[in-house]
Amino acid sequence: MSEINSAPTMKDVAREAGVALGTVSKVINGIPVGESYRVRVEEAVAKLNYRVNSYAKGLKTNKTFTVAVMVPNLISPFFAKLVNCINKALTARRHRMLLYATDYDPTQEQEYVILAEQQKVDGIICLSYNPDLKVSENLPLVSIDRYFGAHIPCVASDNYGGGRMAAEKLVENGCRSLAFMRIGSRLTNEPNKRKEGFISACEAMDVPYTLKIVDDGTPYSAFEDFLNEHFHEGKLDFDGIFCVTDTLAYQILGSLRKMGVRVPEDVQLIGFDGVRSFGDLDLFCSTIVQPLDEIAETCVNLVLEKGQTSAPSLICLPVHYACGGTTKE
Amino acid sequence: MSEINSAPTMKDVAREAGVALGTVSKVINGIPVGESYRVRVEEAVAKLNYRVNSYAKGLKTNKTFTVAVMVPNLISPFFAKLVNCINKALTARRHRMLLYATDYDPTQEQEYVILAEQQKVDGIICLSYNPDLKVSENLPLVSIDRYFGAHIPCVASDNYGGGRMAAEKLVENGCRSLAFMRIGSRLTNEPNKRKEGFISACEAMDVPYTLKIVDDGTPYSAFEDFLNEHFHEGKLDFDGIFCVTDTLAYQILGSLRKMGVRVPEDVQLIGFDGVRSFGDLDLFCSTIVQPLDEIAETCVNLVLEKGQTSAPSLICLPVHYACGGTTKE
DNA sequence: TTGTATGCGTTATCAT
DNA sequence: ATGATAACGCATACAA
Repeated sequence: MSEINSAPTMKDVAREAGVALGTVSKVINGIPVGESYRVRVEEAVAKLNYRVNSYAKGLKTNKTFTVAVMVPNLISPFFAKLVNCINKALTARRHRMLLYATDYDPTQEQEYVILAEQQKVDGIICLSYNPDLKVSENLPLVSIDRYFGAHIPCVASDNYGGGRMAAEKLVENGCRSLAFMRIGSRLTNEPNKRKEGFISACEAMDVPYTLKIVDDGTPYSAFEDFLNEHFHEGKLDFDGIFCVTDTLAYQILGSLRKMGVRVPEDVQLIGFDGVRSFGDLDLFCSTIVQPLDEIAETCVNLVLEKGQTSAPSLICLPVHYACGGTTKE
Repeated sequence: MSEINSAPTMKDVAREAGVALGTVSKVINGIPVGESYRVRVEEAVAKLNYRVNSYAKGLKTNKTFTVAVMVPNLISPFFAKLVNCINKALTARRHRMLLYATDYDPTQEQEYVILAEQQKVDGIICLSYNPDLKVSENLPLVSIDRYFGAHIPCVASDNYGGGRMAAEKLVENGCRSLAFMRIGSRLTNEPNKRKEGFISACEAMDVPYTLKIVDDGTPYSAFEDFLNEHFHEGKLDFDGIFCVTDTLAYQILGSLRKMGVRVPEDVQLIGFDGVRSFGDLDLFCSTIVQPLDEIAETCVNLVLEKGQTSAPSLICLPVHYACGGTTKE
């Protein structure tokens, strides 16, 4: 009898089926063998409930069918949905996903990369806040939203175009004076281009604008102060606001309501991301929607095909506008 | 020289340091060796940027320091936050997380279990909708919210207590007639006890109640119909509503507003879960909050300690009430 | 204390 | 077409 209380191996299957080890391997991997042999092996596999040991296989083939995905957290609905999409894309390609949540900590990010290297993953997809992340040269890496250099492909939304789109949409809806609000990392990353696109559109249309930009960690009250400074005789100095994320837009919306400013009648508001309540119900605000499915698909394609093709260093995918009730249309 | 373009192995480190293979292994695993040897090995490791190959290690030790986590998706903020908490708990125990999103599909769930078995994970934590999921006997499994039987530990909130708490809170806040609304799986799972707790409390307090219970897949309009049926002369038949999830409560809230019913003045509303907008901003409604951190911690402890201790088959963790503006307090 | 040899479960290269 | 055998990288029992 075979070992009790231990998973069966190919050897057990071979013995059970009365064939050689190599034959079992061939059947498992779909390599043609004699019909009668194939049947006997398949029966033995079913009888013993045999499962291939991925660790032994990975050791031999140097291919693990596993990709590491690194994001700050899953609390933020944007990250959560992104990971969900990546998971779907990986599953479709028959790959497993190893998930690391970094909590924005560069030290943890670096540690996770080392873990991924040990785990011999086939590649890493990351949304990193570590400006000088070190990754082994021969491990395929794809970055989301952060440009590391020409050697590492970066996938992002068309943030610049989205910024332009927001400004244009507000003006199209009748706004005469705009404001841009942003809280975020001071690191140069792709989302920072939202501001540049916004400004460029404002200047092209010759529309006046005000900026309120603060670093991560600044208390939200800074924005309430800003709103109050621009609030005179029951009116705001601007009638259109573009917020760098839906999160901020949602908070601003709360402040405006408290101030008695009507949205979208008195001021119109556009956010960025396209986040929905409970994942798939309504939008929190009018917004520029990021194409998460396409971003995920692109990342997975790049990370799995790296080396086989020379990838572009930056891919920007098209965004679109969606009315979520905080604009006139 | 060692092989170019290929990750260094222990053998390379041994050669570089001028020591034997076994010595390198000992240094790597913290087993005491002569001081001078240790230093030389550490230098070689640093120089070659050596990383232990987890696949070779796992093959040898039969321990992979990896746990598979299986949930329906990450779109739902409840699942996303749960996975986030489990990830933190696993990281604290120096384990990796393999993530599977099943999309509620029993077939996929079964396939993922097979994948996990192949991957030789140290255990599986799952929130499953497959009533007859088959898992290899010797693979530790912990279930969330679904009781599979005495041999598989199940971790859940105190759903029954939460249901009672909701009814009691509504009555405490002045409600005289209650309604319970639920959409969900017909499978017997722990969350279904919310209804039982609710009813038990209503009967203990001698408060009349109405139930509206539909299966997953029923269009939401069924609830609007229900509300309209109980809407006479601008008033609802009940002044307190308990919804089985925050998601449903949020939708009901929208319907009530459309009907011109004021919340919480005319009717008070309590949901379940404790979901917050954008993960950590405000509650969508007054709610019974599930202790996700504790649930995650408990699952991880159970799955990693399985076999060492005889685990209880059902663990219910305490919930608490939080006012989110849809109740008077 | 350090070095050597064997085997984990698989794949792949050989003879047969 | 099938069966025996040598690696893959590491841990460990055993010998030095």
